[in-house]
Amino acid sequence: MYNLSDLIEEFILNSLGEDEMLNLSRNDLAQYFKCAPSQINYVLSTRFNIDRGFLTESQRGGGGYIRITRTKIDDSIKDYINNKIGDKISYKNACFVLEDLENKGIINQEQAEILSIVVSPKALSCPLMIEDNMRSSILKNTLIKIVGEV
Amino acid sequence: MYNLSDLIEEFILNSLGEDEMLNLSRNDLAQYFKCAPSQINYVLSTRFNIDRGFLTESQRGGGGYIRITRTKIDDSIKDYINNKIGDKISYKNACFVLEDLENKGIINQEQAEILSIVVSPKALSCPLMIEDNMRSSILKNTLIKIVGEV
DNA sequence: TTAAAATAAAGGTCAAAGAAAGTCAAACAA
DNA sequence: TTGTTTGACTTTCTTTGACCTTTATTTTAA
Repeated sequence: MYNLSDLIEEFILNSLGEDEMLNLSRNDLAQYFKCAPSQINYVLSTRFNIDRGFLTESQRGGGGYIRITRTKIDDSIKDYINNKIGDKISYKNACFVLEDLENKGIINQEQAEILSIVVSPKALSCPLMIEDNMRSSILKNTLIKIVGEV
Repeated sequence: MYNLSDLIEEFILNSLGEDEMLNLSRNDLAQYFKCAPSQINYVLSTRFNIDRGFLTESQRGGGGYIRITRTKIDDSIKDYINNKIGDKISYKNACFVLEDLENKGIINQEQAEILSIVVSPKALSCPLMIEDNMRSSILKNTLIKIVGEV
């Protein structure tokens, strides 16, 4: 009927409730569900990933934890960003995209400004071979994260 | 959920307040937290180190003490930034540096936040070989431009 | 009286043990 | 074939304790 991962997902969603953020212990959860700790990671990576609107952070060692944070990112905006920025993007085009996003009110002026500095050839200063790829990766990841921030 | 080191860190930060310097006794602190004295050293070296903007000195023997000082920016901000960020920097240290710069009022919270996302391993997603170099380059160049020093 | 010696009072170091979480691939189930 | 479950192994961070070094204070002997 229901598989374990679905149950764990439901449990986590319930614990989260309307909250923005939830801290939990991987081992405790695993014990509660009598499963391997790595099962929790499986649930996190398949159900609480960025595509599903969640962000997870963690800390190892004594007092370690796993933190799940809700992000709200509009699918259409995400698609828009992904479409505008391919696997590679030149500095010029990157600036256009940033300007566009700013005009549309998706990011603010300060964000646009910093990001345009970040993706400038000088700041990147990496092998030309991969410069456009790096720019794309940095831009996409950062944009999606800051736009999703609540 | 909380570990001892975090509590001790918080306690020290509280004692420090807005001050620039704080003297404390390692043994007393250890007694207060019912922990091994060397735990205090652990907290100092992981939380009150140069990367995080602190300096610790000490004196042994009778009347010994540990002194924690917030580091100051003596000459130029640019030098400070360049010194803190070598040719390479790990993600963690990068975050510490950003936090320090924010604490010192050199950059604002939004700038610190965006930059910490920008230099995350995921956003950079480049060959491990050069990740720390790229991070350093992006950080230094961007920060220096933001700060606007020649 | 005073210089050396002994003792006490700090703090330092380092490695081992402990406490989490992460990874990855193999087995399994639908 | 795709998605789940499990477990062995790894990595990271924290805690503890045994032993070391430095400095200040006290005691002792010339």
